[in-house]
Amino acid sequence: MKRDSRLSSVLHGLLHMAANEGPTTSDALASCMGTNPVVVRRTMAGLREAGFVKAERGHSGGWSIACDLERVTLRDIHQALGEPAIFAIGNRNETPECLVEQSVNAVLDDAFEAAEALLMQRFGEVTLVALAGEFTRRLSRRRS
Amino acid sequence: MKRDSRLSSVLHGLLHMAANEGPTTSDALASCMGTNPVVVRRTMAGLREAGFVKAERGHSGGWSIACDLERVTLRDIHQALGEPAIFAIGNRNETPECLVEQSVNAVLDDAFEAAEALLMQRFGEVTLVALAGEFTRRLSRRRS
DNA sequence: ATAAATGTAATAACTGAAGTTACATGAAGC
DNA sequence: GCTTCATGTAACTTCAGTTATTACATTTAT
Repeated sequence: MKRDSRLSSVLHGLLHMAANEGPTTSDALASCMGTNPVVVRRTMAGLREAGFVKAERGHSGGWSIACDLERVTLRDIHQALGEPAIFAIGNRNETPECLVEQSVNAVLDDAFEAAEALLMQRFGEVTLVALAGEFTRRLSRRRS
Repeated sequence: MKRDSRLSSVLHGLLHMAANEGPTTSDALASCMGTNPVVVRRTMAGLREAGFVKAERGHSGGWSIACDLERVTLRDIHQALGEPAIFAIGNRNETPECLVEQSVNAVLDDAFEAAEALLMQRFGEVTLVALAGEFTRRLSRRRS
C-alpha cells in the first residue's frame, strides 16, 4: 500500500500558511510540498468544510487560516480529513462465522483499539501552535 | 491500500493446526480461511523459517506446530512475517530539507512510535496459548 | 509409477492514494 | 465588459503493495 501522507501534507501546508501574511495559493503550497495544486485543493477541502481554513477565489486569492491555532489539534485535522484508516494491518474478515477467526479478530482488535486510542490521545494533545513551536525551536537550534 | 491481513490469517491457521491431530494441508487451511493454498504456503513460509511451524511434503504431509505455544507471542508471529508496516499513515517525505516539514515529521513520528510501542507490547503479552484460550472461552460461552 | 503434498516463480487482479488533465466558476483589475 | 488569476471538481491515469491465480518442479508414501 502506498502510505497516506495527507495529514503530514496538510500540517506542512498549514504552517506555511500561518507564516505568510496574506493568502497562500494552491500553487505555492504545492511547490513547497512537492506536489500538485489540484491535490492541495482536494486535500484542503476537508479543512475548509471544517472551518479551519478558508479559500478565496480570483485575483489575489488563496488559502488562509480561519481558526484559532491554539484550539485546533492534530486530532481535529485528522477528523477533518475524514478520519482515514490508521492501520495498514487488519482482519481478513470483519464478520466471520468461524469462532476461531472471531477469537483472533477480538484479540487483535483489542490491541489495535488501544494503540489507536493512544495515537488519538497524542494527536489531541498537540495544538497547531505547539506544532509551530516545534518549528521555532528547530529554527533557533539551527541558527545557534 | 488493501489492508494487510496476513497476521490475522496465520493466527487463524495456527489455531486450526493446533486443534488438529496430524498435519493440516494447505488446501484445508485455505478453505477454512477462505483463500488459496498458494497464499497459505507463501504466508506460512515466514513462520516455517522462524521454526514456529513445520511442513512435510508428499503423501499425508501438511503443516504442523513446531513450537511451544506458551512461549510464542503475537509479536513473534508478526516478526516472522517480516514485520510488515503497521500504519497506513505516514510522512510524505522521510528526509525533507524543509525545516517546517521536519518539524511536522518529528511530531508525528513521536506519536506513531508511541502507538507502535504500545501495540508491540500488547502483542508481546499475548501467547498463542492465550489466543487459544480466548477461543475456548467463546466456545463454552456459545454452548451455554 | 502414481498420487498427494509442498516450494516457488511469474503474472494478473484489486484497492486506494497520488498525480494529471480539463473545464467550470468566481473575483479583482484594467 | 473583458481578461487574468485563482479555486472547485470531475474524470482519468499512475503507482505501490497485498491478494489471487497459474504453472511447474520437487518430495514422499503407497
